[in-house]
Amino acid sequence: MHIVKEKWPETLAKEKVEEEKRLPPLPNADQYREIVTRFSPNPDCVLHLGSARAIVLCHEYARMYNGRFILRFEDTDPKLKRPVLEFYDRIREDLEWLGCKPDEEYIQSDRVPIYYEYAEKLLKNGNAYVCICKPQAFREKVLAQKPCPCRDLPREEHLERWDRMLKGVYKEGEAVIRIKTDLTHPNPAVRDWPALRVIDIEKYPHPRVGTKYRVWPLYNFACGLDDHLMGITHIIRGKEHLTNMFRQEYMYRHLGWRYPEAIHYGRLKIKGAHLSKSKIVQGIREGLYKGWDDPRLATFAALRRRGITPEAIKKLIIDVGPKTSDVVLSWENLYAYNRKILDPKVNRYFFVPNPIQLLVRHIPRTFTVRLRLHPEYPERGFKEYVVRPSEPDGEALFWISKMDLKILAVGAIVRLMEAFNIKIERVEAYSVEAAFESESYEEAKRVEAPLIHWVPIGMDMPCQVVMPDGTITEGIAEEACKDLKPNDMVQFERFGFARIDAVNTKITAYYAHK
RNA sequence: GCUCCGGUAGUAUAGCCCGGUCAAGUAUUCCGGCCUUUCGAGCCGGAGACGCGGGUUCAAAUCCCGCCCGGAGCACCA
Repeated sequence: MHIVKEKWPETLAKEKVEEEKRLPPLPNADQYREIVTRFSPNPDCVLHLGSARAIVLCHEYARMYNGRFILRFEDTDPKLKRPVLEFYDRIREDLEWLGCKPDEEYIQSDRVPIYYEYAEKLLKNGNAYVCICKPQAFREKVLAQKPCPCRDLPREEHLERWDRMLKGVYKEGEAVIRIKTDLTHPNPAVRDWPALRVIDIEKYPHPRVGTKYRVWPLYNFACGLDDHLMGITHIIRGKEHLTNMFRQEYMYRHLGWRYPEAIHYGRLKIKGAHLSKSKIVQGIREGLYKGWDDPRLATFAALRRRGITPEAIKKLIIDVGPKTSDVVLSWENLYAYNRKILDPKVNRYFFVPNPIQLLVRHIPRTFTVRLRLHPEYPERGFKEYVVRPSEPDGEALFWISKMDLKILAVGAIVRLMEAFNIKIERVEAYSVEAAFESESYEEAKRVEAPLIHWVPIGMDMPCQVVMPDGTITEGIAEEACKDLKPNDMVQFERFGFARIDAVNTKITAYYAHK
């Protein structure tokens, strides 16, 4: 070894184990005393894979720099994107499950007075104004790069109007506070953007604070203020927010603040999954999906039920990184990570989907078959099944899967895993007959006999597996499965990984992947 | 339409800022082999990509221009 080290050090270097993929460094991280990131969902739906990018990136960066990760509920629209009480908790649970527990939490509907305070300040400084133009009229003006009639009114007038907003003199749609920007900005969408508006609070009470406030801040106002007020150093969000950054920068200038570093990553989609909140909500309402954890959904709840581990999701997101281009993930990527995590950890069982009966004759003796829970970890123990052939023909009955019918031609030799080899004599749609052929594995190997799994009839229990497309695969599991508990993960050999959902006289499992 | 982004194998990603060591690395996928009583894991081998066209240069995935394609924003939503 010494000699190798001296003479060919480079050959040793090459053997270095592949290192974990890491996130690229955060821009200007050294300019901040502490890195602070935030995840800011609207609690109007459960979280899904599409949110994973924001969550994992924010959390991971905070950890990487020993910083803080903040959860901020952005629930300032009681009308169009109405928050729903149950989702606050569901989001907290999802975050915890993902291993991205926030260090701090804020709810914007608790912070309305703060927003009012800054609204007034901006009004007083002449950096904002109360606009009572009809939306259409305002749009025409701003498109022509002209100020609307309200913009240049004296500050006192705006303060009075603000008071009228608060008192409910102005009804919904009649007044809005705008932040002054550059009316000649090339993008009309950033010109004098709206910051707060009046909501008909009798009609649309807020689920948390009811009718307490009739003036609610809009996204750019609340978010812009909070990012500074909470000391966020790095904003990591989807690129749909890019123009919002330009809008908010005007407000930061008015307030004399420095805008945080911002990373706008691209959209994340996964092939074949609906990642739109509205589609998910609609599907639930119409009864198309059975719940938030319907296996057809890519919600965290559904992934959890299927046995996709949070670690796999994290790895996937870190692997994708924070780049600005959109990505269309394939499930295989996620499955591959999950499989690597699960394979060594979970025990293995025989599950026979779509069972058919197998009769084996001429079994010469009683076999005691021991099936290890995991072939690489014998210390975990084993299950034992006694195959006792009946007199006088040495017959025994097994369940085998219809899926193996394709390799069961008359005359073929197959091996019942861990037991013995048989020769197929008759094949029908729902039953197969065979004769004992030989015992040793070496013999099976010599004739290249396929290995199939089996369950002895009588030492079985019914089992149904809910597949990712929502269909159910009925089958029979080996008796040892009765000791499984909900949430256990298993590998059903030659079938796939699954999460045990319920165990009674029958097992229900959710399929994860192959 | 306007204002912005982006385009490396089936998928995802590294490299692009600061041209050469990139006849392009990694993971996954697929195919073969070994091993193993799974169609799993592991090990070995193989397949597979710089959107297109020009230009600059001794040299371009990397710089410049044009085109094509994809995406986002253009709400009194977040």
